[in-house]
Amino acid sequence: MKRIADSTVRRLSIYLRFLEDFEKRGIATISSDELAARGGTTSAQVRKDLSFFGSFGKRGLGYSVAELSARLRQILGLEREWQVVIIGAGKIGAALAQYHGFAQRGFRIVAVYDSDPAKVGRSVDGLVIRSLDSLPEEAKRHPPDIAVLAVPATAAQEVADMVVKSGIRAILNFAPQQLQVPETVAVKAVNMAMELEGLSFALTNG
Amino acid sequence: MKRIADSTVRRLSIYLRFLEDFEKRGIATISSDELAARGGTTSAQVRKDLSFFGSFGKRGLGYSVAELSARLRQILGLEREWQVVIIGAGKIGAALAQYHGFAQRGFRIVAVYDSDPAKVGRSVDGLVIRSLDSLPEEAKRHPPDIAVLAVPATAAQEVADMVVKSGIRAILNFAPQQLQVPETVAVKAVNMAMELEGLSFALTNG
DNA sequence: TTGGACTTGTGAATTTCTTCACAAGTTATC
DNA sequence: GATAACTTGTGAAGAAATTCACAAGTCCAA
Ligand SMILES: NC(=O)c1ccc[n+]([C@@H]2O[C@H](COP(=O)([O-])OP(=O)(O)OC[C@H]3O[C@@H](n4cnc5c(N)ncnc54)[C@H](O)[C@@H]3O)[C@@H](O)[C@H]2O)c1
Ligand SMILES: NC(=O)c1ccc[n+]([C@@H]2O[C@H](COP(=O)([O-])OP(=O)(O)OC[C@H]3O[C@@H](n4cnc5c(N)ncnc54)[C@H](O)[C@@H]3O)[C@@H](O)[C@H]2O)c1
Repeated sequence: MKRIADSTVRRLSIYLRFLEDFEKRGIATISSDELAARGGTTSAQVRKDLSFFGSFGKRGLGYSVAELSARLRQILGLEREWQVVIIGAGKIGAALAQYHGFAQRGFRIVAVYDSDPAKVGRSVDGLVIRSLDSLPEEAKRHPPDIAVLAVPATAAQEVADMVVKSGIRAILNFAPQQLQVPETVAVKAVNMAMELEGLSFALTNG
Repeated sequence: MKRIADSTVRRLSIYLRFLEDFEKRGIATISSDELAARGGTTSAQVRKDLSFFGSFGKRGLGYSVAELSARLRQILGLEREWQVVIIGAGKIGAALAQYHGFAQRGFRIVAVYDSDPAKVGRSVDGLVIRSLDSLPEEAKRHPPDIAVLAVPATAAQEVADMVVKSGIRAILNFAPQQLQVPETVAVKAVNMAMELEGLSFALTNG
């Protein structure tokens, strides 16, 4: 399959969110124009994005909301449940563990790890915090799909190395630290400081 | 000035992070090649990014770490302090309010707002939670530069409207909701669900 | 002062992403 | 069944971002 751009995948996510909203409101069909208006893009972009994966619409009519959202879920790999572990049970890690929005979308948080002995054994949202040392062993028995890194920047690379060694192939990194991983491992970063700096730039040069 | 791409600004942020690291370690100069290696890009990209703003390097030598980081801070608008308000004192809002990494980079959290009467009056990290109703009035006296939205998705648009009416011209949005704002207002979104979906896509089609 | 080893800055080439524009298909109405 | 009003899917055009490639500048050692 032709390589799909990151920007395309992000937009698919956005489209899916609207489609689910429409689904709830009982709307049966939607045009690329309507989808574009809400997603801040153009109808041509919507159609092009979808065209990479097939043709799902009806000319003259638009797209069936139910069908298109099912196809998008399929494309994005959201038909299955993903096993997620959170590493670092600090402020942000705990907030993530308590957030139920992820489970709703099929990302099930199965474990929380920390290296601090004072935290190990305590619970967050019904999950007992485990020692990070036990990750490699536990990952053998129940391989997680995604690791969320919520540790200090200074520890992020070594934790990432351990995660990779444990066989996990996707990382969501909250630490403001560029990670070096084999290219078989997918990494996404959530870098709030960088976003704020983007706003600072916009305010300064706007 | 020629319009600068978002992707360029993001990379400048990344470069700055490395430069500060080098500065701490007492390294005086750095080449575009070294900067690129750590940022996961190419030396040509680094030089092109910088060339939009001037020429800061010395041929044969590289860049002065101190000088380049000062220039980047200037370009990104990080020489001044930005006044930030957090709206929504829930799990994520509280984690952000307690995070001191932002202040270090010049983003000072000056107030936390919430609409829940049960939360108003309580404190997070030394800041008293205020009623959102008081925002427009208080913004008149001490205009904040940036509003961080950490409210439920259903409330995000109306809160954004209020923020815009209060004269705030930059928003960092944590709610999984596309915001409609005038184009004079800069918006960045931190959408963790979308990042997870990106990983799901990568794992499925990788 | 010459030569060799580096490194920047930048037009030009290339690649990637977005927008245009229109043939082709659908539905509704008379 | 003819016509009008829509809307998709997609090559082709256009715009934007990235990479190439090299002249020009710097440093150092002999
Ligand atoms: N809190 C925020 O709002 C926020 C915002 C932006 C970025 N971040 C980033 O997220 C990360 C976590 O931030 P936080 O505020 O939650 O910090 P925190 O100090 O509250 O939590 C960090 C946790 O990681 C654990 N830890 C440390 N080293 C570890 C290791 N080697 N292995 C496993 N666990 C380890 C600590 O015991 C602690 O529980 C940091 O990199 C921070 O820069 C946080
Ligand atoms: N917690 C997470 O890890 C996480 C992760 C991803 C996204 N998010 C998003 O961040 C947002 C906040 O999540 P949370 O987990 O902190 O939720 P939360 O329920 O813990 O907090 C939401 C807060 O917003 C306040 N609020 C509600 N309506 C308001 C309004 N109109 N004006 C002002 N304040 C209002 C509530 O009183 C509450 O204090 C949500 O949109 C959520 O989807 C959270």
